[in-house]
Amino acid sequence: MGKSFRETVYELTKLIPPGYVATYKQIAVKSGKPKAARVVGLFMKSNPYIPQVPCHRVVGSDGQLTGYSGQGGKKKKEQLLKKEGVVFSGKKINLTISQWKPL
DNA sequence: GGCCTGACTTTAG
DNA sequence: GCTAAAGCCAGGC
Repeated sequence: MGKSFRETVYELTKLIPPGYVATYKQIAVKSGKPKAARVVGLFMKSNPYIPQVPCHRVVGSDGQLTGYSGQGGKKKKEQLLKKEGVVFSGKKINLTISQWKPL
């Protein structure tokens, strides 16, 4: 395969539509490495494709914002997602409604 | 090639 | 609900 794991992760992340989110685990599984959720996080922080890759639409397995290296940090990330239409249940995202389901 | 780090997840206490 | 520990894997030095 020509594509590295890294490229695959970014490709998947780019597919997340506004108003929806995906978990690190989800991206990891979809990219072929179910155990590489951590690496996915590392790629997000080292995201060289901003703003093409919406790394803010990737959250923890429970819909919780685990981190954000962008401007404003997690706080801003939350507001940004809300603005896009993502439904929050307190401090976490309501995955039942807003989790992205790739076809 | 080896060691350390980390935007994760899960299980156990 | 929280902290601790282990499993996993790519990137950087």
